[in-house]
Amino acid sequence: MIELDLQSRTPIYEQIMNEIKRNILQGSLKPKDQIPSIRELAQTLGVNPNTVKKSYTALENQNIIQSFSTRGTFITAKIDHILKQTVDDCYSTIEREVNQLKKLGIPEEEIIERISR
Amino acid sequence: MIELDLQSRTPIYEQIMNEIKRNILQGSLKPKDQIPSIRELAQTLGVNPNTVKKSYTALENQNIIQSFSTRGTFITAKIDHILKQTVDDCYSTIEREVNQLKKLGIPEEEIIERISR
Amino acid sequence: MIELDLQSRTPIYEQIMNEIKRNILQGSLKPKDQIPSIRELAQTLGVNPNTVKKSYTALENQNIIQSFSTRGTFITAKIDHILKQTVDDCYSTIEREVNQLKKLGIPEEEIIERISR
Amino acid sequence: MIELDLQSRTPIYEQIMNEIKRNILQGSLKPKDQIPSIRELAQTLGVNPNTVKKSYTALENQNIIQSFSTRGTFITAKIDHILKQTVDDCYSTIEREVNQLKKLGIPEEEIIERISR
DNA sequence: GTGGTCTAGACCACA
DNA sequence: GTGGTCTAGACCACT
Repeated sequence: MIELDLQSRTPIYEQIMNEIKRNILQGSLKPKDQIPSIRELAQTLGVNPNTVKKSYTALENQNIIQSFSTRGTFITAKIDHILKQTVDDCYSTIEREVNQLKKLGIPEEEIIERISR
Repeated sequence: MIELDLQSRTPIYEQIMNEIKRNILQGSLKPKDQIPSIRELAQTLGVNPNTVKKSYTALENQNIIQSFSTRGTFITAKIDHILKQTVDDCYSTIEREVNQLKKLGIPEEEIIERISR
Repeated sequence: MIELDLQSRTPIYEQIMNEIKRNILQGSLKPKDQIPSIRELAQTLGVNPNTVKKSYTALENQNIIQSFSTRGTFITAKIDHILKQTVDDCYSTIEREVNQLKKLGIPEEEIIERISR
Repeated sequence: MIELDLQSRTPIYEQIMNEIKRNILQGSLKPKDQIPSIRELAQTLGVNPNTVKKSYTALENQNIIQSFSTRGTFITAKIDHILKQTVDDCYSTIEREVNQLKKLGIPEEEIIERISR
């Protein structure tokens, strides 16, 4: 469910965070669901446990997951909590790129039309 | 002609590359034009000559400029060459984001409609 | 595995590139193999890490190796890829020289015959 | 009659020397022929007069041309003088490349055959 | 003056 | 520890 791009400039721990958010948003992870332990996920991904730990800690700070020392780690956030933020991020990225295309002289209709495909 | 944001996460040498490409796209630099010498640009921008050199080397690898020892550095790329590169980059970023929005369950029409605004 | 000639006119970083290619061609380095870290190789060869870095960057641009931050650098190219490159280089050098010999009025048969020896 | 490759790693003054030798070898320059003045050739080639001067001085040291301050510069060398040296150079380059091809496992017949084309 | 190469040494984020 | 970036400063050949 989690795919990493080890070449990307985005740090792995951030990619893990994004992937978990994505899973929540797509409904494959729901509130109260348990997510893999740090060690387990680290092994699955072929990644250092410290990296996974960093992701989990950051997600916990964002109130998206919650760890209970003995029982494991669980999703807390509802989709809505994350959805708006993520969607807005997407739109603002798109807006930035569209603006650049406009600056390059490409007419708005052409942009819209190509995106539609 | 070249503006840097030393705070940005984008490496300085990449910003220089982008700024030179931008100048070409805007027509202020044309094929066969000479661009500032490494040392001169370094001094203008207040950065180390090695940093400028790195930009020039990378641009040369992209067939955008060409350096001649003891003679200087010149633009080779036509606007079209870079325009295509840049436009394609924009579209592929947009495509990526649009796909993510779709995955999040947002209907295509809604995406298109919001971009249109 | 890597030998340098510090007297040669060929820049050190290019010699390093050639030596790594040679190792791949000879089979002592294979795809997915990890090559020494920048610092390690620099120390082994008694050169500056920046010099090794330059080699690695150039090899990466040629799709021969691939660097992963914090993980190391790995071979990507198959022998065929480099073999073709190298062989083509050889033939084009030979072609150039043969053409010059022809221009000098030496008959083709004589050239071929002398090469055959 | 003189063609330069401003991108080549071979210094321009050396290229000029080689081109003049080539002209002699091909018969387009003969002993006692006058060659262009430094300034004239420099202008023709779009090159700094000092560069041409460097070539002429070196050629004079090799007894290939001779300058008379007021009258101009003339060819002195007979073809034979240069021919052997040049041809030998060509052959030794070819030999080096052929040897490398052999090392890469390419059978001698294949090399010969491809060169013949 | 130009670009090309190299060294020494530093800082960074990431793992 | 890794690679990535950057600075400072040096030397070189060539023009």
